[in-house]
Amino acid sequence: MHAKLIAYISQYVNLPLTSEEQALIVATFQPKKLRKKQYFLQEGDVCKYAGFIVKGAMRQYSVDHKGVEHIVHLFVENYWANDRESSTMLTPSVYNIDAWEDTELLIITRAEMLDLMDKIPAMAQMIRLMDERNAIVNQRRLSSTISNTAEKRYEEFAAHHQQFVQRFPQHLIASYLGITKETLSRIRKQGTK
Amino acid sequence: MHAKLIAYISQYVNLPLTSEEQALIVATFQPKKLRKKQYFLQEGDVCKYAGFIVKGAMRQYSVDHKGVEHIVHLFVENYWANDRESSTMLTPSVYNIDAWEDTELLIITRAEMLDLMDKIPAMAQMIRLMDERNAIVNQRRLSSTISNTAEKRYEEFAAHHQQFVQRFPQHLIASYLGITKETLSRIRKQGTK
DNA sequence: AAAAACCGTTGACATTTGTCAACGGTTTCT
DNA sequence: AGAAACCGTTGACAAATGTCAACGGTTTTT
Repeated sequence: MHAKLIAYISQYVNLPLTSEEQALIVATFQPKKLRKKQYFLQEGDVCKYAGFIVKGAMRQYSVDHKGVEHIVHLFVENYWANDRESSTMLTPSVYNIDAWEDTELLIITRAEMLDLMDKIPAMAQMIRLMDERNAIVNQRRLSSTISNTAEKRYEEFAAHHQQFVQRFPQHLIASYLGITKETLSRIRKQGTK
Repeated sequence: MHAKLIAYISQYVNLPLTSEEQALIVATFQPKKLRKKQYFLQEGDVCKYAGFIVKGAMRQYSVDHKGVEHIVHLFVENYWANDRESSTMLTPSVYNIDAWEDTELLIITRAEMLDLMDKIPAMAQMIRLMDERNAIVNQRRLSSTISNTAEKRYEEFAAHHQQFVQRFPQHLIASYLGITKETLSRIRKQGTK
């Protein structure tokens, strides 16, 4: 089960992992299974774990005062589920994270992660690279959200996130894009003409 | 001129800077002055420098196919102007960064920064903390953009970024929020009633 | 001092997007 | 097998936001 994580790290970094390092990683990350709809993080709780998704699909969302869900992230295999603000500031999260499909995770606390980064150079490097890539992706998404129409945003999203379109229902994609499911349905209808 | 940068770093980090480290920082960061409207980065160029703003105000924006500018970031004193995607991937930037007021910067290349992070632990720590804080801020902004109406977004923005509201004209604030200047004007009018 | 550029506002109108209700076809649960 | 929940679509209408043109008051440039 940890093989996918090892592969993920190795592919991210040019430094190879020694077998001691691999053993330490295996010992630190705890396997966890979530059934569909089960919470990984619930609004109001502090996010204690980051989870590497070995198999499955998850979503992160807030719920507004009307009870409407707003999807802020979608995750599939090889993604990390985590509320950074909550886990680094130790504040109650405003988000929920739950399993959209039955999901297998490898979880780790922040303290454990800091420890691993200390002991395993490749891990520290991976985190740095991940953060960097993440910052770039967020910048692009933000830029697209304020600059483009809903239609253009969907086109871009579909082009770059084919697997999400196939894997999550449309109303989640719509919410992720900041529009309603009805609007997305109409956009798609137009687009095919 | 470098005093503000030293103070900025010290305030960010608990490790104090030795005088050798301070000297190295002073020797590495180059002062640069920009007149109002002058470019710091132009679309199509690779972003070679990150700039710490000692005095002044800047903006980062893209220009769409109709020639409309979309503000993605506003900067004032103690902010860093930089296109991360371009400077880390060495790709041509899709953004422009220019001075909104006459501005004094301390600039540094990516290579120099990596070198400083290597030699000065406090610098490495500061960058890590900055990245972390940055990721959180971006997450919040994204979340607000997809979840809230324009009115709510403006209220939140005004509450948390008073100095921007005072310093930049409304049409830039509007663009930053992803709306037109006319819409912002009407929102503000309503809000005061 | 004159001209030009910039800025915020307003009105009239067009476009986009949201809301609400209903439907039929799934899939899931019992 | 039957009931319930889920999902995407559609229509009618409402609300939010954009577009375009114009204005007067600034500030900046010449």
